[in-house]
Amino acid sequence: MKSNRPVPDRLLDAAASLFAREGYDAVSVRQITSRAKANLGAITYHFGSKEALFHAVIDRVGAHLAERFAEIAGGKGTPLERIRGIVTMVLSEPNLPAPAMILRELATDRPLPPPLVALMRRNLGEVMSLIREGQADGSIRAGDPALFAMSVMAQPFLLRMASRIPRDIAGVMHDDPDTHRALVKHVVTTITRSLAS
Amino acid sequence: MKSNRPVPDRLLDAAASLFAREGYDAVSVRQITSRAKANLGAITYHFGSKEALFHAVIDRVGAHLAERFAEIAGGKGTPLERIRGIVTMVLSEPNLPAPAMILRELATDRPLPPPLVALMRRNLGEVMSLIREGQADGSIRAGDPALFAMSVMAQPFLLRMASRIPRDIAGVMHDDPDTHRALVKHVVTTITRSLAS
DNA sequence: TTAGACTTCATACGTATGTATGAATATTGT
DNA sequence: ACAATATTCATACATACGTATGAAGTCTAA
Repeated sequence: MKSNRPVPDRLLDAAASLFAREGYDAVSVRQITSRAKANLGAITYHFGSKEALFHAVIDRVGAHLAERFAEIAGGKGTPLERIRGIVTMVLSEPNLPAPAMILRELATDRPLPPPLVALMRRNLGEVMSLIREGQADGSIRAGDPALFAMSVMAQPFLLRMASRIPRDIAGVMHDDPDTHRALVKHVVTTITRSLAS
Repeated sequence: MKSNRPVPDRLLDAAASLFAREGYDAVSVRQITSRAKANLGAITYHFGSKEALFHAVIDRVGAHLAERFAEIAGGKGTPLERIRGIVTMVLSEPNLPAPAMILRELATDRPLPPPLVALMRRNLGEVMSLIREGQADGSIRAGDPALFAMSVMAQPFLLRMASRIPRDIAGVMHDDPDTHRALVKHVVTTITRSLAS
C-alpha cells in the first residue's frame, strides 16, 4: 500500500520529520530518500540540493506555524486571551515541527536560512501587536513589547523543542494528557501573571 | 608565543567553544585539533574518541555551571533573591557555553550523554529546593515546584542559547551593556511576578 | 502511434569524516 | 646515562556524505 502522493511532497514530509527530530547535519539525503521511498537522486532532481530542500521544509512548516499564529491572533477575545491561545497552541498542536527546527537553527552561529528570520519576526511581531493592543486598552501592563513577547514565547517554544526537559529531567510525565493539561495551564497562568496589569 | 598549557586542556578549550557555537555534528576533529594546535591524533590518544571528548567537555562546562548554581543557591538572601541571582548569572556570565550545548543536545531524539541528564536534574533540583524553601516560609506562592522551576529557567536558558533572538529578531540590541541590563531586569521582574505570593 | 519531455534509477565521483598505525621524538625514573 | 614510558606526528584506511552522470523507463500531446 505504498503512498501515491507526489515525490516532492513525500520528500518534504520525510525531511520535515527527520530534520525536526535530528537536526540538519545529522540527517543524510539517503535517510530522507529512503524514508520517502524515493530514489537517491530525487532530492537533487526536485529541489536542487539538500540545503534547498531544507529551506523548502522551513518554508512549509513555517507557513503552517504562521497560519496558526495569524488565525488565533486575528480571532476573537481580548488580547490576553489570544496570547494565551497562541501559547496553548504551540504547546499542544499535535504536529508542529517548526519550533524545534527554528530554535536549533537559531542556536548556531552559522548564517540563518533566509526564510527563517522573516518568519520569526512575523510571529513575534504578531505577539507584540497583541501586547500593544492590550496596553492601549489598559489590560496589559506597560513595558517594552519586544521584551514581553520574548518572555511570553520562550517557555512554549523551549518546551516544544526539548520535550525531554519535562519528561526526563523535571519528572513531569507530560505524555499523559492530564499532566500535559496541567503543564499548559501552569505556563498559561505564569504568562498571564507576567502580562496582566 | 604558543601556549604551554597541556594538550588535553587545549583540546577541551577548543572543543568547548566550537561545540557551543556550531554543535557536535558540525565540528570536525580536524577543526578541534587545529584550533588547539595539536596533532590530528591527539583526540584519539588523550580521550579515545570524538564522542568521549564531547562527554568530557560536557562534564567540564557542566561542572562550571553547577558550581555557579550551587554557589548562588547556597549563598545568602531569601529564596527568591537567590533564584533571581541564578537567573541573572545565566544571562550575564561572560563565558558560559553549557546552556547552549545542553539545550541543543536535549533538542534531539538521540540518546543523551550520560552526564547530561544528571547535570540538568541537579541544577533544576537546586531551583526546586529554593522554591520549596520559599513556599515553606510563605514568600513563594503554592504550586508544583517542578513546573515552577521549568518556567523560571526556560527564559534565561533559551536566551543564552539563542542570543540571536533578541539581537536579530526582536530588535533588542543586547550587546549594548545598558540594553542587556534592561533585558536582564525584565526577565528577573517577569520571573519574580510569577513566583512571588 | 510516436516524438519529446519528464522522471526514475543504479552507479560513480570527489571529498570529508573519525579512527588506526607505526615510526619518530620527548619525558621520566633510576 | 639509559631504559622504559609517554606523547607527537604524518600518513593510511574505511566509510559516509552530497552531488553528478547517463541510461532506462514513463508520461503527455499531436
